[in-house]
Amino acid sequence: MACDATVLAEVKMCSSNYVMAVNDTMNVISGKWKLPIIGSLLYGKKRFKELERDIAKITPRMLSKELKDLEMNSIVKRTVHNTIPVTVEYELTDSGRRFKNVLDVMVEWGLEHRQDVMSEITGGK
Amino acid sequence: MACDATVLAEVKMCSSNYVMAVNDTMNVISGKWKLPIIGSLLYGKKRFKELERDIAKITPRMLSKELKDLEMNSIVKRTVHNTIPVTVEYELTDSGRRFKNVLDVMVEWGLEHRQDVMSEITGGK
DNA sequence: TATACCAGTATACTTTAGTATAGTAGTTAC
DNA sequence: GTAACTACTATACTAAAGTATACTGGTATA
Repeated sequence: MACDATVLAEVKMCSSNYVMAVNDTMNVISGKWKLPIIGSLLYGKKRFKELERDIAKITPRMLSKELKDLEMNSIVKRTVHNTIPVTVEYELTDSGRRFKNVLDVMVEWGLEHRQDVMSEITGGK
Repeated sequence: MACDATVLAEVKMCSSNYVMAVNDTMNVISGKWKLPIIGSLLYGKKRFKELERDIAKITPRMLSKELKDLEMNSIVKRTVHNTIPVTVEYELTDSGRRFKNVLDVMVEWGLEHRQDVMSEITGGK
């Protein structure tokens, strides 16, 4: 089979490709604020100021920068409306919405892991 | 229902808890080298030098630091063997092995996302 | 005319993450 | 005795990420 993965099942057998694909995903969501932003946008379209209010302690500089990153990576779509004054709406792309699958298993693993660590400490067999 | 999540399904309904659990997961795997280390250990126990050889360009300083982090977070178990000279083995804990579920969906999403972006560029409908 | 909202940008700074390079203590092989 | 292996640690540095603070240009409201 070697390492010429073309099918998902095969990729998963191949260490280097596996790590590469995961790193791809990691790069897209790297940084302190990308997940909060995606999390917020999962609940629907938002405007810049709405996101700023939604996400505690984020500065407009970081919000602007992270939104640009997410837009470049086709996770978020930016739409400017010809209203007065202009309003700008951010929403998830298909890929962005599909990322919820990743978040779901992250939540699951996170919770299970916490339980694991807790039961180790309390000695609960 | 408010925000007093006790069941997974309920947590997923609650934005702030959702984000918190995901951040937990992110913190555990943050950094440039944790995923390569976990990826390598998914293929079985490894000694320090084996990991160092396995993971291209990692320095012993970073490997040591990241292994300590992973150990503290109960992702990796460190065992010292009374051989001469001493050998030290690193292996994944149950939690660590269960993390493969997360990696799997990351690989899946990463590949799908790449296809998405590609088909956008080439204009394939 | 002053204040406030929107969607950001600019500049300077601090903090964190990662790298480079060398060295430790113990053991074995030549 | 010197070179090499194991499992690291120490020191000093660079680079990347994030923060703080202020400001822009346009519009609307009191």
